[in-house]
Amino acid sequence: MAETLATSRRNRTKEHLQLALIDLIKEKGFQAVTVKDIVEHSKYNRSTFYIHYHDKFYLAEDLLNSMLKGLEEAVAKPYEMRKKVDTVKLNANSFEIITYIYENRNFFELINFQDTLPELHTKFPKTILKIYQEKFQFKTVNNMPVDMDYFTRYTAYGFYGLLTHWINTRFEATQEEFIAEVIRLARTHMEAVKYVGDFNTLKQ
Amino acid sequence: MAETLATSRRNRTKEHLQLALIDLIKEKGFQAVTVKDIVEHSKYNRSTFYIHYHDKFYLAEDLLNSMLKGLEEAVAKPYEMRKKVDTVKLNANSFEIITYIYENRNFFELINFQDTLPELHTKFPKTILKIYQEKFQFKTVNNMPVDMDYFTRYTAYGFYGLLTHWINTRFEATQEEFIAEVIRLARTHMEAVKYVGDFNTLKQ
DNA sequence: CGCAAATTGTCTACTAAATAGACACTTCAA
DNA sequence: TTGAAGTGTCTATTTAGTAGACAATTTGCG
Repeated sequence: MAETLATSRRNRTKEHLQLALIDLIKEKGFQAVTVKDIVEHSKYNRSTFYIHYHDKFYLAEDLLNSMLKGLEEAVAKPYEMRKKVDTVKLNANSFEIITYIYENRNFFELINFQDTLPELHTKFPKTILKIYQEKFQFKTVNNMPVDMDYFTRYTAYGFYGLLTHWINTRFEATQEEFIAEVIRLARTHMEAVKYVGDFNTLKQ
Repeated sequence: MAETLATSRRNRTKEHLQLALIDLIKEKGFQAVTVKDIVEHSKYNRSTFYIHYHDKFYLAEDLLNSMLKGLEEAVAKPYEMRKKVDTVKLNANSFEIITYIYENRNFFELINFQDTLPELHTKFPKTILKIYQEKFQFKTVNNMPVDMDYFTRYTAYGFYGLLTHWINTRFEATQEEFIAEVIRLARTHMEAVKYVGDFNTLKQ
């Protein structure tokens, strides 16, 4: 599983091409970026580009996939999101996603742009959802008044909304502030769900 | 004068090593950065480092020199700073320095740090002064009440003060706002000098 | 303090990544 | 409509980057 010498050298070059693409999208939009631009910006030979990628779309795909893969991997182990508010296992450590996005903000800022990486605007939220579904385990309880699948989707896209806002405001809030805000919203949400559940139980 | 293929390829590698150094200084301070850190961060072999630089100090020197050289070159042709306020040739186009610094803010942010690039804190202001002395021609007039050499130094370091503040506030003001502010201050300064000159002339 | 671990600087031999350049083809303004 | 710019593919060449070993230093832990 150890990265061979060969691939590490190749990967380095690929990364530089990817970085060039990011810069150029911000500068002139994905549409207008040419392979020539990319190699001039990254100071490689045009031939070198074609050794690694068939065209700019393959480069774009590789870039997007590796960033979203990184995002998933940043959240290694599953967390428990218990229903009971006072024992909720939500804390700053639960948000490696946020740290990852912040550390790679040069990339994630691309969502600010219209003419940007193909599929970024669809695959990014889908990945957030996937993470929520696979890594966050919301504990169901007997009087849970909502469908768990819907609950997860709702929560994930809510979080996505907060994320895009954070990115769009150029990370005005610090990581800590943002995490605190997210936790506060999630807690409130769960609390509300719990109350509704209890209320329904009472009615019966 | 055309850059040979060989040197362009070498320069690319050198640039990547320099970028790694910048990141690492921000992360742990220049002092603590090792050659090993640099090559791990930039994903080169340690041997490769020594092909290009003798040690981290030579790398640091090369980085600093090339950035300051770039700064000087960004201000190609000399501008005239006429004395008469109403015809002063100061405008947004006169400030390629500012554009250059903004475009290379990743580097210039290093002045925020204590344990940073050796000589940065002395050579940067000296370069600003050099630019003022060589590229900006302040027209003397008969009743000029101040020594031109002192005037230039004063003006240059005044500008340096504004620059460091702009950098330290993480480029809070936009380029345009900052340039406008600098022009406003320079105009006021010159106006004051002119009034003092006129006043002295009257007294005689 | 005193030793082990980590880092440094220098070298050598190897190889594969990057290069130049040529080709036919497509795109797109002027 | 034409020519300038970009594309994708290929081949032969070079050289930048690599691994690994070495002795010398430096670091920092117990």
